[in-house]
Amino acid sequence: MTLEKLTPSRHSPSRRRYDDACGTAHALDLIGERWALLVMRELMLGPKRFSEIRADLPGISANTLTQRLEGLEATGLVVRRRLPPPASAQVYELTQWGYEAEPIIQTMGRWATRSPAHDPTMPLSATSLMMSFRTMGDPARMAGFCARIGFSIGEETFLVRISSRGVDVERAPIAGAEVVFAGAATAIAGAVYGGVPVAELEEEGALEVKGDRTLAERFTALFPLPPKAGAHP
Amino acid sequence: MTLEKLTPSRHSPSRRRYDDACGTAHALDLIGERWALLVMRELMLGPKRFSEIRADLPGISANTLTQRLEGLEATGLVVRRRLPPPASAQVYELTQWGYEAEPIIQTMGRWATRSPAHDPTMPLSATSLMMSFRTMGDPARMAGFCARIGFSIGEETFLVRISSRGVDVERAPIAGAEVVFAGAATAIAGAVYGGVPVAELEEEGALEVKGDRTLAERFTALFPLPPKAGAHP
DNA sequence: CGGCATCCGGGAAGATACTG
DNA sequence: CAGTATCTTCCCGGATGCCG
Repeated sequence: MTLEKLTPSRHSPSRRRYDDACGTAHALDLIGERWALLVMRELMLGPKRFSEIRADLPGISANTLTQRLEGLEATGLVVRRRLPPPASAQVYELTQWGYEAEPIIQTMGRWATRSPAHDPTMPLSATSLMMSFRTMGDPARMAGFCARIGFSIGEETFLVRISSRGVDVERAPIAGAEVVFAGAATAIAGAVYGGVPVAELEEEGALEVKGDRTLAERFTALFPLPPKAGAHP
Repeated sequence: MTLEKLTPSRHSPSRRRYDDACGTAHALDLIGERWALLVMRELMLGPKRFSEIRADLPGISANTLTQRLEGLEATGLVVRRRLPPPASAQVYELTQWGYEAEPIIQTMGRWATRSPAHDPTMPLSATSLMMSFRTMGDPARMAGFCARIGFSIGEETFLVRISSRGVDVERAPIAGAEVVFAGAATAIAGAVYGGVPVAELEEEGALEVKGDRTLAERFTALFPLPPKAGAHP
């Protein structure tokens, strides 16, 4: 058997690409692999470390995360950076072009909330919750609403500013916020998307609201979910 | 060995889902499998038969296409319909909710054209070319432009109407078009996106333009590609 | 011919354990 | 903490064959 199978070791003549000039197909070549888009989602609010990403992506294996980060770095969507000496840790950060993928994440997220199978009680990362505020805010309900809302989730804090210009979200200290939600992302999602009364969550100890309680109630009503899709041809 | 491996037949305790309440993750559960979104793209301009889809998706296997169509049907994005007796063929059609996925396809397509690796000379289906007109039309350049452009690609014809309300595309007879492009989708893409002069394509026999030639030239200039992304952090 | 069932090979994803 | 090594599972793609 001198004739070994040469083809299999052919290092991927076309590493499973769609050979298609269509932009959508090319996008799938770039970010269509499993987990890729969710890794990018986790970086949308700023750089993160390997283990932070991993912790916020329940179910991804270290192995797969390594591969995705390598791939995204190779295509120019992510850069690996080393923090200055005091905390010389390595972080991953989106490039300019990487950040420009946010509309993809938003469009997909908005569309999927119409799914009858969507279950908003599942685990949720702090980043996805914050991103959802950018995506799901209803302009009509936000008209005339102007507030600074703080969120304290685990070790992180986020500041959400709502104004006539829309929703602005950043990972930042919550100083100056008129009201602060403190608790797990899932609990906050329950109040905003699940229709669970804030008071009830507080009784359960799942959520703590500090500051203007009325403002908190009004905030939770700004993000209506669209009607579920039926099987209409 | 009475102990057979029971786990493999375990009908997917969690058939590789992201257990994540985030809408984006759920969207990936619905349409994140390989080929799924491209199958939907091919149906965006109306119902198609199995073999039409297959022919327009170079590289998909019959097996995989069957699986994707079954999956999309199960989730309520596609319905299978039988045409009335004269041509009693089976076709696949998007549901209302399926059609609502078009912004996802557009957003991804627009984003990916910034990729340095994007190669617009690859094969392209007629549907993706038509969809790209909806996506890539530049409002500034279309201002005051009003025309009906016909396309004859293989067996199919498409009618594109450009007006102050934007770009409208449908699979329809080309009667009433002021100008008609006849040729392969790749050739037309060369004229519109590749900057190849129409006259040159005609000399090669790759394209035929019938009607208002000046209008044809103006049309090809309506769809500018965005600048390529650099690796800017 | 259109669509589906089945088998097979390769490779991606997942789980676990281990190392600098 | 930040990954690597290894093994298993299972998805994808190709080929073939059945059946309407």
